[in-house]
Amino acid sequence: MGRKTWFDDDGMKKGEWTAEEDEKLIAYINEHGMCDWRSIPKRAVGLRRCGKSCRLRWLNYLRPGIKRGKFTPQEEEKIIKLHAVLGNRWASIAKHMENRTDNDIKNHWNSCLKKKLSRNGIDPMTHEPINNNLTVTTTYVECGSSSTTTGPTTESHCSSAPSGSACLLNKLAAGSVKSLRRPC
DNA sequence: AAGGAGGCCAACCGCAGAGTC
DNA sequence: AGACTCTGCGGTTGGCCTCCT
Repeated sequence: MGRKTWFDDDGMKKGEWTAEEDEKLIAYINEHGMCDWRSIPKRAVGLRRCGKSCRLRWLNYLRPGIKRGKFTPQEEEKIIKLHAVLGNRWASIAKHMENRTDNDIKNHWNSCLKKKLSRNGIDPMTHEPINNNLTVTTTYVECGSSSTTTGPTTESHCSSAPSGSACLLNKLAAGSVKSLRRPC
């Protein structure tokens, strides 16, 4: 898979990453840490990639502990619940998902979950029934398992979130928890 | 078996926010 | 205070894969 390889005006390589480039990036980050992405093309010998591209590759693919592959029904349900609270804030949602990247979650939402909710008569953006009833009956059917939550539309979806996350979700929804830029 | 359609996923682009000068 | 730089995020695209006809 991946895109064709090409070079931009600054001579930076674009497109699919090779195993060799991956190794160079991993070696560089192991040695210097994740500081100053912009300087990577200058300091990492033989890696002609812009800092942005390096960061994306590291965070979405090379970072240790990343979970790849199919989403479990539990994960899908959690994403739906988090999305109901946080909206399209994929980075925030990813922080509550174990070892899943925002890109992964976003891709799965756009390609799969959104359609499933629509098929079940749920507006994927508002998480309310498309027929606009006062009572929400949401049935998540995925990979042989299902769960149903029923309640008035005015009630926060946090109430049905797994124990422990509801409080944080409420804080996030209220904006009291802010993502902070990590110092180098 | 072949071709088309849709699914899936890696990667790019543009913008917004935070930090620095 | 304002301009500039850098990073992070969300939206979108491109291309391979898989399934269906």
